[in-house]
Amino acid sequence: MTMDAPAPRRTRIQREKRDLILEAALDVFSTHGFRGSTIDQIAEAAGMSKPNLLYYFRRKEDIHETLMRRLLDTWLAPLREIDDVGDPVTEIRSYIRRKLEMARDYPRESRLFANEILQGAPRIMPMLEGELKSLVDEKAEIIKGWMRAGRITATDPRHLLFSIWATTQHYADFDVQVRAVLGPDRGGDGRFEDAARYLEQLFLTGLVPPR
Amino acid sequence: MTMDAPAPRRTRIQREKRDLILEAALDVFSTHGFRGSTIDQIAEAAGMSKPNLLYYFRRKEDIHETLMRRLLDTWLAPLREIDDVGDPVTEIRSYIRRKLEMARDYPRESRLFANEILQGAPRIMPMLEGELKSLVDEKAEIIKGWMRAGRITATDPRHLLFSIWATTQHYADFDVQVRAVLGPDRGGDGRFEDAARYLEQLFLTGLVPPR
DNA sequence: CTAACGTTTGTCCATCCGGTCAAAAATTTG
DNA sequence: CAAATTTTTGACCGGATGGACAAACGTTAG
Repeated sequence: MTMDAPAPRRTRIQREKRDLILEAALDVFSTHGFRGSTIDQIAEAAGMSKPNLLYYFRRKEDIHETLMRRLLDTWLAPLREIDDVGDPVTEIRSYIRRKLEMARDYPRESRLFANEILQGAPRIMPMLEGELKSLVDEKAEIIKGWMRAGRITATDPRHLLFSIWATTQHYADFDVQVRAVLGPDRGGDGRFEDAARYLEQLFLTGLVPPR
Repeated sequence: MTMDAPAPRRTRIQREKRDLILEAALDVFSTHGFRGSTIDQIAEAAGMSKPNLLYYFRRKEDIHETLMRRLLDTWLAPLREIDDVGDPVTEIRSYIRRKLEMARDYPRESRLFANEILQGAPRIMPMLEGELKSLVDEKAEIIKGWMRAGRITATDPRHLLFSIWATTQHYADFDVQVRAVLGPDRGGDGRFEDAARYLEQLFLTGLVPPR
């Protein structure tokens, strides 16, 4: 078991400022990518000077790394909740809904993650092959069980998960394209309600009406 | 109607070298994004010096713009082929196939596009709101027709297109994640065959077995 | 109050990067 | 062949960027 670094004791100001910086960095990194973002940009977004920021995080990469570590935890939470006990259809339906809500409520996190993966995941590859893979393996086994029991159609559970990730995160990652295609927003989050309705139909019954 | 610039006449060497540069730039831009890529990197990948490269493209942005313009054409080709005359289910099924083949055969193009959209589409917004939107509007109308005629289940045709884009491009854009989750490749493009089978099932019949 | 510690800032540096330029080398044209 | 034109290169420039540092300023505990 790899040891975590001992939790550093931090002053009140340190906790506050570090959070402030991470919040600002999430904004900047998620829209410009790691290399496209400058420390100055992040510092300005956080309302402080560059040397001041560097007092809290010694290197640009440290900010990114901290952000990534926090991200992966919250990002995988919905998947962790998938459970063997409930009704399979209900479980899948609510997983889709939770993922779609995350795309709606945390689009920056989604884009930050997408940016990292797109560029070959240079900084989080180990987490993908470790944490993510074993979680997926575990949940795929559950889904496989449902399929064997004939409670849902038999297919590849991993590709099923991919398609849920892809369709839901699409609304965060490709937001500008979605907006461009759909045209001016009707108020509220109508876009997301439409998406929720559509995706439920797609995943449950597909496009060919039963005859 | 906006006028296109008159087609510049180019020497043989110019055509060859420009192609060479664009090919190299596709590699570099698609893995590092625009800001993350340097002219030096592209020049080296193209096997020439930086000033030499700048003789063919005066600015870094010119390379990117040329790449983008070419990209969008090939990228939308499968959508253009969707046709009113055939069987709806066949049309949709082969659209998914074609898109998946593009993700397999042109992953760099997919990632280049994804990078651009992720960052807010600063350079191709007009094309999204113009060319893309009107093409989608046109095809959505066709699909809507199929739905009205009861030939496929009634849903939102635009979200249907989104979900096809998302699921297919996922295999190019999130390739490293897909690989990490699926584990070591069994030879050939088994991954893509599995994906094709899965997606066909998803889009046609969904996950709940008819009872 | 004051010493110790934590925070902030201005200044500075080395490197990288997009791009220029003039001159050399290669190629094409007459 | 030689002149004209195109291609290639080395050297250079200015600005941006990641980061170092010491000095100044605040805060807190004894």
